[in-house]
Amino acid sequence: MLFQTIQKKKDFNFVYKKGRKQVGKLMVIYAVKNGLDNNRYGIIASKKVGNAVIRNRAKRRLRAFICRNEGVIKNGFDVIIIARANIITGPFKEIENEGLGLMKRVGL
RNA sequence: CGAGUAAAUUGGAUAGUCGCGGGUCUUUAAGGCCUGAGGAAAGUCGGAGCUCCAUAGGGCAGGGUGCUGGGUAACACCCAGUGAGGGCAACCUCAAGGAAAGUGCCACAGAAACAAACCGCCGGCAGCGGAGAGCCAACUCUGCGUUUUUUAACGGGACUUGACUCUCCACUGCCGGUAAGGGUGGAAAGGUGAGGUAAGAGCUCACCAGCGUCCAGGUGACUGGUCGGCUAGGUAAACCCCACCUGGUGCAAGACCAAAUAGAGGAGCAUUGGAGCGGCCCGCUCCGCUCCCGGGUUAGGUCGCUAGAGAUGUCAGGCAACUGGCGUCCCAGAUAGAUGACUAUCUAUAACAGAACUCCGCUUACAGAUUUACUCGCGGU
RNA sequence: GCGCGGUUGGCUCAGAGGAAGAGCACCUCCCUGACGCGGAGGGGGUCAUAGGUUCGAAUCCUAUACCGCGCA
Repeated sequence: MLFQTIQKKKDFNFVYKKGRKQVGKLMVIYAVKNGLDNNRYGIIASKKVGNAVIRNRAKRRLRAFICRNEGVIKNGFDVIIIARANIITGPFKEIENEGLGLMKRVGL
């Protein structure tokens, strides 16, 4: 993995409580400062998104989005990205545009 | 050519750049090479391997299966057949043992739902009524005969009334026969026809259906024939009977390593006890057990974890499912869970869908494309 | 991953082979100056879906869909 991931339920709950939230058409982003040098990411695709194939594909597209844009994003944050149902349809550039826009508004 | 039936295959491809899981190599944090989801990976419906509980034991209960023969590690699966139903046919579908072992249920309707008489039909007895006939008595009439007593007597005839007897008809009541017909119902006591009868009836006969005996064929389900007695309602996906099978637990099973901690507290029970043991009993093994109070863990690691009832080619056996021999090959192993992004070309830029211990089946989902065999119809030669 | 359970009116639930019920909610009328309470009456159901067994299925059997629970 090129980026670190959030795994503990405690950390997720901390981000949900303390983080800033932005809602888009394709995804929802939470972010909060974690006191570390690098970023940690959590990617979530719930059962509402679709079956296992669609959930896997959503997670892959979001991972690809993070890898391609890691240089642009500020360091020192815990970020959670939640996929929404229509992230599967549509070209990848839409994800990049909306993702970067939401990141800016969250404070990265 | 059209319509259809059965089966099989495929499930986007190629190239480039940047990335991801696993293995391996080189050298020291990077690079090279190889490899990386499915026919259903799904549902978790059936079975098995493997794990621990006893080396998984006995009996009862419970559960499962249910035409026959075979295949298989096993199955509720598969193959071949039998029977029943559907289709012109190719072919398809079927939980398809037993209702003459016992019990239950069959609402409403109907007389009656395991056994019948409501209407009807027939016979007998009794009563009442009507019609006809016979006979007797009485009354009336007489145009007939005889006598002479002649407005009569006797005889004959006719009519009316009454009693009795017989026959027939109708009604009522009682007793009995009847299962043909009516009506009810999903289902009503084998069906159709003929004879027969008081009326009817397997009462008798023929054919059909069903039951049983015997014979023949088949391993068998069963089929064909023969003879017999003429009859047995349905429901077992109701209890049940019969035959066969069946211990529980599930990789969060289980094993090892590391780390941490505190039980030296209180109460109760105890060998005729408690635990393993899960419905019960037996049997086996172990010796403390239960509750309260207090403490620890909740992001530990490794193995199990992929070479297997494996794939593929060929030969042999078998109708087939399948089995055996020989050769070749190694084909995911993650642990929040690996396949994505971009570009180009082909056609209309694809369906259902993502391994989590493994395997065999079943079931369910599935755009499009291709192939094989067969059936029916039309046309041509 | 493995093992279980459920689906009946708008809601919560009974009914376990003879065809659909209760409470709350809803509607109408009475009561009240009005609202509430109270009283009387009423409407509303492909019993999750599809097949099968049966004369007859919400009920029995099979499959499917959806919802939920437990196990380190």
